[in-house]
Amino acid sequence: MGRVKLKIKKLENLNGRQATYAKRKHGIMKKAKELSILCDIDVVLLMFSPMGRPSLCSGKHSIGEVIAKFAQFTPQERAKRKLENLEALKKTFSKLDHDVNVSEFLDRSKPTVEVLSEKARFLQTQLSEIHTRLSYWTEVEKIESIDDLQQLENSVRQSLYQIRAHKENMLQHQQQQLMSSECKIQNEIDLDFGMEELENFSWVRSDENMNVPVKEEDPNVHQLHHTYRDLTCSASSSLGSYSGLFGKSSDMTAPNLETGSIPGTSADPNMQYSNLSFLNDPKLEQLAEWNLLGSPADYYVSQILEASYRPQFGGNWSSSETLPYPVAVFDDPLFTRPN
Amino acid sequence: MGRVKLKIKKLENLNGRQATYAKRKHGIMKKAKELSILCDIDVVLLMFSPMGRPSLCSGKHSIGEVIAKFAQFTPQERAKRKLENLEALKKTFSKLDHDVNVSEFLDRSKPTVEVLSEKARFLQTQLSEIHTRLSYWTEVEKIESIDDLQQLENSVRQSLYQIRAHKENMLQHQQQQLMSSECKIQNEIDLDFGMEELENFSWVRSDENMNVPVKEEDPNVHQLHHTYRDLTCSASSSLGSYSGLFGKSSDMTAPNLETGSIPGTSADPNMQYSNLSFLNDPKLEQLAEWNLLGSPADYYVSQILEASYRPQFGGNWSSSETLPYPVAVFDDPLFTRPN
DNA sequence: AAAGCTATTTATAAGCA
DNA sequence: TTGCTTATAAATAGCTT
Repeated sequence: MGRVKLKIKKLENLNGRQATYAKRKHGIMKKAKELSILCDIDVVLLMFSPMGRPSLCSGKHSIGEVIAKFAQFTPQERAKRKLENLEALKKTFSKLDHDVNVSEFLDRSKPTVEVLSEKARFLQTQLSEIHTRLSYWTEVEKIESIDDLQQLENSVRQSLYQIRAHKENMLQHQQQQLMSSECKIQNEIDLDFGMEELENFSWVRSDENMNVPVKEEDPNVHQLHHTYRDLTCSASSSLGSYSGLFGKSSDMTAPNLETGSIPGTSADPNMQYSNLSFLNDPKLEQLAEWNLLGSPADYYVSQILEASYRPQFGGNWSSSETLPYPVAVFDDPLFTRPN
Repeated sequence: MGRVKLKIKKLENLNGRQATYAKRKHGIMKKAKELSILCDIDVVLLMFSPMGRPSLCSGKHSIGEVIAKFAQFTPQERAKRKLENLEALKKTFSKLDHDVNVSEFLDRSKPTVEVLSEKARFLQTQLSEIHTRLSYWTEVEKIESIDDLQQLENSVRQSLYQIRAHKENMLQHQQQQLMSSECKIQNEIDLDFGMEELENFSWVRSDENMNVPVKEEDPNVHQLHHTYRDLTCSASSSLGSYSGLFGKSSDMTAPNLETGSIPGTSADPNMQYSNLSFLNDPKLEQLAEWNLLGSPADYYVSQILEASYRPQFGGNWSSSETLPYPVAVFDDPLFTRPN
């Protein structure tokens, strides 16, 4: 639906993806809600924007409940059978009484729980630490010790120098290359690559870790550039959302870094830390309340996934329609943009 | 879309619901897939037919991964608390004996290999990604794009400005407070200070949501401040590395949330920038190892979801279109009809 | 229930404000 | 940017088979 028929394949332009996402997200969420209401069923629609901002739409029951319900469908039969088989195996082995330490062998399949628990705990700790530390980059204003601020300042200044130095270095290097290239061109007439346009190229690192020169005008540049940025800075232009993630969350120990960007790398530096108004967002209080009221199912899912979602009564939707039940929507506009 | 405009409210006729469900399910699943592909994002769409038959559509990553990712947006703190309450919950459930299969529920409540594996894998992924991204901070020289360098520089410069601004601000504020306190001591006898003086106080929101002016010297300040911060920022992390990492700053009024140190804020100035070396922590290497040992996650769905989705290269969908990744679809025909 | 068939309503890709 | 508008593609309600 649209002026032209769209091919269903990845939109190579990030802006295009975002624009399309915005529109289609609206559409599909609406559909999900409608379906949920019309058919009186559970629906969960969870998606992440190209920038990593999550949106959730669930009707009738919370996502936790729904997921749990879905989980019930997946018979643990197999797990149970496995366990049963394990017991049988144990017996068999016991009877045969191999020289192998059977119990150990058998146990080895299970002890993983402990090991994994430990591992998971460790990983989680790591993540938490990193997140927490990084949060200082996005929320400088939270630092209340002047000493620490001073240190941070020094540190950042140092970094700045380093970056500058590296940049200068590279520029210089580039220049040299340029000159040598020109020399070559002069001397090797055959190679009319037009290297003199070198300065019009941006150097983009490919996945193969090779430097690939691309002309700025090349339509692929942006794609590559984005790819690169996704790999490294991870869409730094979304820092707003990044800092938003950190900030907003009252309940966010582990903000989604994955979609974040390098702290401090904001497209709009001025807005970087200014979107803290979320703290006064009434929605948060509501959320806090709800959180306290978590249902057993939520609870269960949370326990497993360390998850929690942010239920919310569906905005203009519910206001414009009479809903038989609240439609939970997680779609925080605060994540959208810094301004 | 249809002969008539349909009111979005529960269809009272079961057949109608089922018919509508069938049609709309198709539509929304298609949309979900399209969105996932077009925007190259994670999407999970889970729904239950009026008869209770589940359908799942997820793109790019498995539902487990996506849910886990979403879960990352939430504090583990709450999860922990919930875990503590789990025991009580168990009892409650046991007593009430809901129609829910309690034993299964309880079974699931204790971590299993599957769950933990999923979780661990996810966490590892998170850490790896973070590590990768952050490595560019610790290894500026690895950045080979001048553009990116420039942006980074700008960003860092901005951060520097902000840090300075914040510092100045704090210093100024501190000064003011100091002076005002002295003033106040002088005039302390009349308590009817004008409102204009209030700005000399720290406004701290109490639990009652009232603004309470408190002197900086007031021993209650810190407590109240903490309360405030807890209310708004919701201290989440319970990591104890804070004091250790910050070492010298003993009078930090930061609550748990601020646990951890500011990257780059090292006690040793020489280590400042490289202080980001927390990323080079040997522990991380361990993680890297684990990563290598991790089993392919793509077709694994944690026990959370009991893994009965069916990853498939979306039927005619994928045959007619070139998909960048498989679109997992769970749409079990076995559930179609009970009879 | 599962397929097709339109007449309609919706969703949305581009364009434009 | 951030939206509106509009022409067009899609989805689908009510039927029929």
